Amino acid sequence: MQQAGRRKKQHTMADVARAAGVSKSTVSRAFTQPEMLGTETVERIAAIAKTLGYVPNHTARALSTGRHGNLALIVTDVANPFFPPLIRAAQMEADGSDFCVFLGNSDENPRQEDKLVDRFVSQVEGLILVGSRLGAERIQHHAGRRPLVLINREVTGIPRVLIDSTTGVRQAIAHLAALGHRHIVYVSGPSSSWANRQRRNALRLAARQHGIEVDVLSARVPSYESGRAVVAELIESRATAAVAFDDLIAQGIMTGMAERGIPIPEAFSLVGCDDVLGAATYPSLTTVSNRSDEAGRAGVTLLLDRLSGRMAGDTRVVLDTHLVVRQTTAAPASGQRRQGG
Amino acid sequence: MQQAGRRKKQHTMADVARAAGVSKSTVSRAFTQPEMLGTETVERIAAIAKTLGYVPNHTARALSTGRHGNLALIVTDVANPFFPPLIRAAQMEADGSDFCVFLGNSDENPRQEDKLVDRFVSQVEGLILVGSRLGAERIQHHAGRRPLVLINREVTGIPRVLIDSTTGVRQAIAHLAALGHRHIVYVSGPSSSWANRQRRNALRLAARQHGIEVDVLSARVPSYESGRAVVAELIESRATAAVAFDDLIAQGIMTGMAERGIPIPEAFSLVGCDDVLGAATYPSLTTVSNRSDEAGRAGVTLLLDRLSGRMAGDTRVVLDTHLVVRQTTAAPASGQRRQGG
DNA sequence: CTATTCCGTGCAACCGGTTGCACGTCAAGC
DNA sequence: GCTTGACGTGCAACCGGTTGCACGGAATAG
Repeated sequence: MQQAGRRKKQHTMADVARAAGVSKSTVSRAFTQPEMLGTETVERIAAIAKTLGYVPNHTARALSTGRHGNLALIVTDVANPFFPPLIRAAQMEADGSDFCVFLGNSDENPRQEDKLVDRFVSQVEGLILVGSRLGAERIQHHAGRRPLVLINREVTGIPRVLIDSTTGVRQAIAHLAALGHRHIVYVSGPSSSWANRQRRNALRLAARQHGIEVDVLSARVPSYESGRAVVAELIESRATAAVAFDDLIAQGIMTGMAERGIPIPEAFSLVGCDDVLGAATYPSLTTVSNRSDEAGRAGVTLLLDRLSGRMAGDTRVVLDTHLVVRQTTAAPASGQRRQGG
Repeated sequence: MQQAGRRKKQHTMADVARAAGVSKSTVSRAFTQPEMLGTETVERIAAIAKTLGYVPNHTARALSTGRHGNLALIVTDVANPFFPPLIRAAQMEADGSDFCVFLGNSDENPRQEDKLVDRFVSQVEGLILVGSRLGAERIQHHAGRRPLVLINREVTGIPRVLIDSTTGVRQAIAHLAALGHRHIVYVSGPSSSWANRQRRNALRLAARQHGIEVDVLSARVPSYESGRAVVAELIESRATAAVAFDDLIAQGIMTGMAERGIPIPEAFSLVGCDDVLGAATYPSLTTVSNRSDEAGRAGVTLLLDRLSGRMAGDTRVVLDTHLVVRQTTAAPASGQRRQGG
């Protein structure tokens, strides 16, 4: 019946108990509440467990305590460079509290996301949803089953971590204004994205305050290709600078400009968002930091606090952002701009 | 706080059984072996379970069957762009078989990797180690506890998936040779990396066959910065082209060259490895594909096959690679000056 | 019409820990 | 010397499913 037989012979608590001449309970307590037992008993059991190579069974423990020491992290797209730092930070933070993390990739698909939650929910103590595409009522529902934390998604009553691009975008506009730009373009990302709405609004507001004219162009999806595709329109707009929804789009724009012989930043200034490329473009990209790693860390902390009952109610952590000035912004060419050939 | 209070009230099999007027066993079988029950019984139970919002408890099931439906994926660095596609593919492949994946990030640290394995091992059916930094004996040891699959790591007797850069590197050399290069540099990655050794050796061999002289420079770590840092030496070498251990290094080199006003590919040709940047550099990078997504998929498949007893012994899956020619390679400048048309 | 299968279902014993409660012992308190 | 309490340990009932086996009734065979 059981194949590959010899591998499975893990020792159980009963084995240790027998070998030590005590009961299961004592062995159990030797591991979980040693202060409750006689010192030498604990030591003896520990020694025997070690020789036997006994390791407590996580699953059994989880079943009786309801505490798995696991949490689920569900993201929309692992391959989007925004996420890896977040995932990494979350994983390490969890690890520091002896938690294991389940990773789910919803592929931007709400149904898939729902399915993942269902699959995970019974083996984790809590969930973190990053940029969830789920409707508010589904999120509420899931939150009713397990402690739930959101990152970059706003649902009242659910603890959440928000990366506030507003501050960074405002700085970007101030920066462009100071350089002398009067007409810029916002290259927008997915309309269903909370971050996109936030950035667009912040940008419009700040631009108005600085007396800068704003056009909005839409890159259908946040990718290098769509950034490159939007360049023609960008040039047509006769703006002198652009702020892109994210760095990927910005990178595409850089290529598109380079292909047309339009030098950045001399003839056109460009600001990205998210700072996922580090300085790894040439010229290096001026961008708004995203602090996604901190968001990941904060998400885990929030969840863990929640689990230990240290925190209740409607927590809302906001991480502000700031502009990282690198080399893609400069004063606009005086009066005229080059025509693409 | 009604919501918080009611949270743990997950329905159990007993609830469903009571509501349906049957026994637990019947409910259990309705989910796991429906063909054993009357059709209308199954339907009725399914309907009731649905209204109640019942979801089987994964942990309890795992305890009695010994089958958790989980697997662990341990990588050295989530943030390295090589991994996300692999992780994504693995996750989706696992998902197709109703498996959940634990993600571990060892941060290039063998001790951390060991620790992760220990933490995961009792709650997964099998493990996948990608580019493991563990010694062979540790790997053997872990493989003795649970089915284990390696990706890009060679340990005899352990099933493994290897991305064979040899084919792609050979094509790269042939390509450079055809363009007329006679002296190139290999910019090496981490010396403990299996992939690095493989690439270096393949390159040397192929170069010899084409009568090309090879220097080796070392970028300490595979990153943009270390690529940029190696440029000075690169120029000093007076080689006309370079093959970098990975795309990140190559990207750094591009920047370093650009900063010195050396145009690529006119004055210097460059080939990356891994194809993690897509075409997202300017000029777009000629590189050796890595197929990391396929490796992830293959790893999961291998493990799952293993678990179902469909496969035994010393499996070794090799994925070959190929050169993707883009825009960073051209004929070397003749003498000191560029050659027109 | 009785004997024999077969089928659908229930019973109860697991899986491997945890934990409330009870019990026995030994020492301090009166 | 007897009571009391603290302390160390064992008993047994969970946690929420799975599964071998038994059982009753209907269908089929004789």
